[in-house]
Amino acid sequence: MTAGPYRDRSGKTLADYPRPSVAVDTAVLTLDERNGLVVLQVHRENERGWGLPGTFLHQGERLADAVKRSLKFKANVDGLAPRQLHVFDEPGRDNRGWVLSVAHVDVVRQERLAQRLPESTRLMPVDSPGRLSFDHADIIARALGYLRERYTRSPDPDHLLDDEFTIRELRLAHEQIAGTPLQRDWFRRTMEPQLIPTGVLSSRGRGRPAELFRRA
Amino acid sequence: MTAGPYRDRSGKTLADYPRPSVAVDTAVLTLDERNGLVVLQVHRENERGWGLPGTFLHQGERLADAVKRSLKFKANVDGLAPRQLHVFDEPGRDNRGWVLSVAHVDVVRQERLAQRLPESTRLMPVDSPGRLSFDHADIIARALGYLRERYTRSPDPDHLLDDEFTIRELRLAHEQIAGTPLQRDWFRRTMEPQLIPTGVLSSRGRGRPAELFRRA
DNA sequence: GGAATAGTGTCTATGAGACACTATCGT
DNA sequence: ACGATAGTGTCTCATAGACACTATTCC
Repeated sequence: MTAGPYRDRSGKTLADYPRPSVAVDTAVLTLDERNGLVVLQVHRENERGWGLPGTFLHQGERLADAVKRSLKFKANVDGLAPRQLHVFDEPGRDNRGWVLSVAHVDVVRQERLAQRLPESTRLMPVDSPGRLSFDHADIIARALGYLRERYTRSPDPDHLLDDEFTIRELRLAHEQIAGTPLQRDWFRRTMEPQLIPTGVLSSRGRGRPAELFRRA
Repeated sequence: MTAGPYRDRSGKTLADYPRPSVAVDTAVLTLDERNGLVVLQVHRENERGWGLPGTFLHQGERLADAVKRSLKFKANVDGLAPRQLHVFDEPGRDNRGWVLSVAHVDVVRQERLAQRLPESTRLMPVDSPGRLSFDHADIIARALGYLRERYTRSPDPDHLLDDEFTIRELRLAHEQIAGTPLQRDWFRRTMEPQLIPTGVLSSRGRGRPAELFRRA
């Protein structure tokens, strides 16, 4: 198949070049009843305290697969759609050696995190994620930007809510993500064309019952 | 300083993990009188035809520095501000082995590319960049998206024009980047608040002389 | 004068914010 | 009746597109 190893113009093969370790780190975001938008953290055993879940890339593995593997292993989460955010490459960022980290983001319903280990994982509000390395705070900020952009126009694209919901429930979820209150009437007018009415009324709250909708 | 190599919970050191080669590839965009928005390509010696300039990461090197080094070496360009676009990680994307590539984008005045080697480099229109690997076409598309976003609101942020220019010259440059004609009156009204009038008139064209402006 | 371009006035359509009103529940 | 929420009408303001008009140059 191949006529010996590839050599470049200086006669070096691929193996002659130094190679960094490559890791993935992921900000898994979800909505919490009490704390709003929260980020999954894991206790890193031989290291300092809490951090975002991550792993080293295995031989020939896709980055997205490494993300899925690390989350499956650490929080028993599947059905993920990790998305790249940024490569962190400061030479001194990891005291174990030369490690590049490809930061990712993913968004899941909190139920999907139910199987996680309660002692070695925690969910922290994105506003006050605790003491983390500079990298990880930056990853959370980028993840938040991504999520806010994603939720500006489309009704709950990541299915944080059930299949059916009232417009109020939808707006409260979007407000948690935006971090600011959203206008009630404008929000309805923007989202309603992207929703399918079910004709069924919900009386989960106090006032007039609201119609349940599905995503279009 | 360090108490032996780091070991994780399975007793492995960093060196026990497989490491991919890491490369950077860069879409350098510039404006050409005749061909509009063009992308710098280099002839890759032992490989197939033309591609975007790139290099392998050196030991402990920052990604941005590798980009600068590759462009300095291949096109004698400096004063760059490379920006990460995406990591390409398909296992079979490079027939030399397991190579991750971190795609970057940069935008420079064509004068900055004047010193490049005429036989081993070329400038191709972004619309018809020639035969490139799938990766590189994707990089160009992402670079274009980045540049268009950058040029929607701000007058020539990458200084593709001189310090002083007429609003017509500015608009023609923005049209090359947008790929569509921009409305003359609306463009002026959007950009003029971000410009400083010089009071000097230019009679470079045919019609009524236009005022020269600077960026605010 | 005519072509070409600069610079400006104004009308319209759209999206987003603001406010207010009616409607329908639980208590 | 009252508080609370749902759903809707309408006014305003900013932005963007469209069109048209005057102004000033070169030929």
